[in-house]
Amino acid sequence: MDISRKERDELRRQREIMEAALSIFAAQGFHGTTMAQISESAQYPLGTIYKYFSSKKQIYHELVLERVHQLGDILYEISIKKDLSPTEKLKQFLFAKSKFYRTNNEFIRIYISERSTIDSVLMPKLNEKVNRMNDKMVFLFQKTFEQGQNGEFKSYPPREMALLFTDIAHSVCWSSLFDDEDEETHHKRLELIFNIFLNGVADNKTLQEN
Amino acid sequence: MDISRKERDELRRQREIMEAALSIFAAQGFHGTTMAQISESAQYPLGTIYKYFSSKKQIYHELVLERVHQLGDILYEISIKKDLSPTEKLKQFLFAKSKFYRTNNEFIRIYISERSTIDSVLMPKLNEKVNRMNDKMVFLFQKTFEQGQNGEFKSYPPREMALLFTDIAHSVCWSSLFDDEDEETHHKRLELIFNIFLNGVADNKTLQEN
Amino acid sequence: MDISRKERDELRRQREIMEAALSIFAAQGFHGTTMAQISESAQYPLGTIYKYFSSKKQIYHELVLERVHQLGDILYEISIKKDLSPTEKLKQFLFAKSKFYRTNNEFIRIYISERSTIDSVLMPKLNEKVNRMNDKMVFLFQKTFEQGQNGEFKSYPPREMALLFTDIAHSVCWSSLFDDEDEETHHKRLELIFNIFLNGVADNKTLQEN
Amino acid sequence: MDISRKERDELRRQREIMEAALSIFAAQGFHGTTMAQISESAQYPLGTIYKYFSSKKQIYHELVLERVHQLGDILYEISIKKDLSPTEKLKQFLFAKSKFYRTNNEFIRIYISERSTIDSVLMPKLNEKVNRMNDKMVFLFQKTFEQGQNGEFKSYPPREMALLFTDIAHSVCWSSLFDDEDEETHHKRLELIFNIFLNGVADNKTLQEN
DNA sequence: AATGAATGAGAGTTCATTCAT
DNA sequence: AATGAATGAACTCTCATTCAT
Repeated sequence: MDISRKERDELRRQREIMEAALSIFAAQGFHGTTMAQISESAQYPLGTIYKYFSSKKQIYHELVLERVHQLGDILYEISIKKDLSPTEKLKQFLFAKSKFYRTNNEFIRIYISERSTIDSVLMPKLNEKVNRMNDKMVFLFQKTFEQGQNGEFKSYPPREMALLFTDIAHSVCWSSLFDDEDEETHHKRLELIFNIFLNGVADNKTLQEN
Repeated sequence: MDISRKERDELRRQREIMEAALSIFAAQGFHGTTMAQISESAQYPLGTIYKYFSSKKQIYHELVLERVHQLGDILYEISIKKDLSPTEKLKQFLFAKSKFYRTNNEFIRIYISERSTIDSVLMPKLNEKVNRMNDKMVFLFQKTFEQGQNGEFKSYPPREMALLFTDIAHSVCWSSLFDDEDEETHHKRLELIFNIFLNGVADNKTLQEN
Repeated sequence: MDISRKERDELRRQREIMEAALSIFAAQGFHGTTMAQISESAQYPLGTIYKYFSSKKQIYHELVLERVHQLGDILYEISIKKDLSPTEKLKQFLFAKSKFYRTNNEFIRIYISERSTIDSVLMPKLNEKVNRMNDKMVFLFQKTFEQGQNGEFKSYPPREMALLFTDIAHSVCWSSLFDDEDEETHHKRLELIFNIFLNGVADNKTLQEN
Repeated sequence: MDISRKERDELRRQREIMEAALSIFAAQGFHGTTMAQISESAQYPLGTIYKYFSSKKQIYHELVLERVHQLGDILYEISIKKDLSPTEKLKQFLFAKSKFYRTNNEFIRIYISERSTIDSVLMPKLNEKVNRMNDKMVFLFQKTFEQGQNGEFKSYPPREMALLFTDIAHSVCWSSLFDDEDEETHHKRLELIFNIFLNGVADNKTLQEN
């Protein structure tokens, strides 16, 4: 299939360019990165890069969307596993997110760091898409909390729990990018955080009303 | 004292320049902001600005440090209140941080958004200082958890609880900048989050082993 | 004859490419037009276009020459009509030129507008050819004035009258491209201009010496 | 007066830049001219040029408007001379325009050559301004024809005569830029053209009805 | 023979910082 | 001391033409 090969080639090149761009974005930030650097690092001439991407912004745009969708897919796969209790699902969400962050270390760094400025000022459309994707992920969590509403979880509003879970998961995964913890230590840390999230910091013996 | 007046004047000018810069940074990002715009908005000649700040980066630098110290002071004041239980302190930490975020909305937005790139790539020194300040704040929390270790809080490692608390507080306060919640709704939300943090999401009746 | 068909095909393709180019040149100017646009509009692959024309400039070159020759032929046909008086010939020249301008509206616009720069700077050879063709047309007019020298026309130098007639004809035809006159109004205008050219603006009763 | 000197300096620089640009525009056309060339030729750094003109287009814009206004002023001065008959005014219009074209040879070349494309596609606003100025000049001529309506000129519509006069004047002046006529020959030619315009080419003895 | 992806020099423009006044 | 005009390196992006397939 000739067409198929051509398309495969195109995709491969796009990938290569995006990977090259990612490294430089991560090291120097969006504004600190020049198209010439991307061109050199990707080993593709400048003009060629503009065949695949209409602008520097667009490379960034694609980069972000691709990964965000990847993460979304991973979380979705967990959410539809039949044999997991809601609590177990939550735990898997957390570990999966952490793994994704650690695997895509470079991406996460640039993504988080440039997010608000770039997204809202330079790339409002990307911002919107990412927000939509985020909402979807929060929704997966929310559904999970709803599933566990009778018995497993307290009756806090599921949406609030989902938002908090999102934030906690993000924070923990994010900060792990800057520690040099080995895998095992990191896992223990995740377990701990998850337990705190489940049980709270308050001592059970005291009735916490606050 | 003539010198003192001169110094006061200098400080006032620095302040005015920083405030003007802040607004523009917040609206257009660090890279989207030109020194000429700052000069015009601050109503100070370009050359004068360079009398007070050695570069665009330095304005940003000072801006960040000042506010981070402000927040640090606020939290410190709470930490040394004699008549508060550890749990009450934590709650006040959370509410104070939220108030600070909402009051310094513009600053927080640019600070968060530009943080990793600018800090680590362009301004490693600033990054270090901020990290040190953050560590101090985490340490205040950690001390508070230690104070409540006998009776009030579970025996999770205080540092881990402090880090998690930091992240949760940040996340909740950050996301509130983008909602249009009125003050009351926001307060209720903070209370809820705080309760979840204390008590966990797991249903008490179930023995959570996980 | 196979070769003949091949040649006919080639000519047809050249024509199609030139027509497509013309439209875009007219709308966007020579420099504003890209070969890719011509390729797309002509529905011929880029490489194919370079089979028929060696450069963008050459397309323009051919385009101009072709039309200029067309106009030359038209005027020549009039000049050899046996049964027309010189004055009638002049009038037919004027009307024919006007019709040609209106029919080839797009061409005339780009031709005139880009003429001096492109011709003299970018395409000196084309410029020369066009000038030669123009000279031929002026010469047709000149001959006509010479034919009417005894009796019909004043004894002004025929060449001067021819040049003036050329300019007037051009100006009138050119400006009509930008009016929205209907055909009838336009014809009346041409008649009027022609009459002024014949009789002058000076009142006959006054002896005009000036 | 300090301000006045500053302003004079600014104007002088603008002038110098415009003159430098003019020469290069005339030699290489608008698109063939680079800002770097203008910068070098004007002996002003690139950044400085952008202090005075916001873009390459704007330099061109100013260049055209300035000269067009100059010509307008010259013609206006003639139109208000009290002691001239309409016919004499017309003649002075023609000679003044010719002198202006010859003095501003370079300008006229680029102006005419780039006019339609640049004006209508790239700089619609300039186009409009120039058209307005042209209309004003035509109007001066029209008024002059109206003044001579009783006795001096035939009763052709003054506006038509004005338009034709405009075109003839333009054509004659324009073509003189490419001849190497000396001043005297050129003057004679202008006289001749003017006479033809006044008296027509038709032989008086014949009653020209056409 | 026919194609259209690949190329890279070069365009216009910006802006942090300096320094002569 | 205070200023803001002057600077020019560096940026992103374009497109006529080529040539491997």
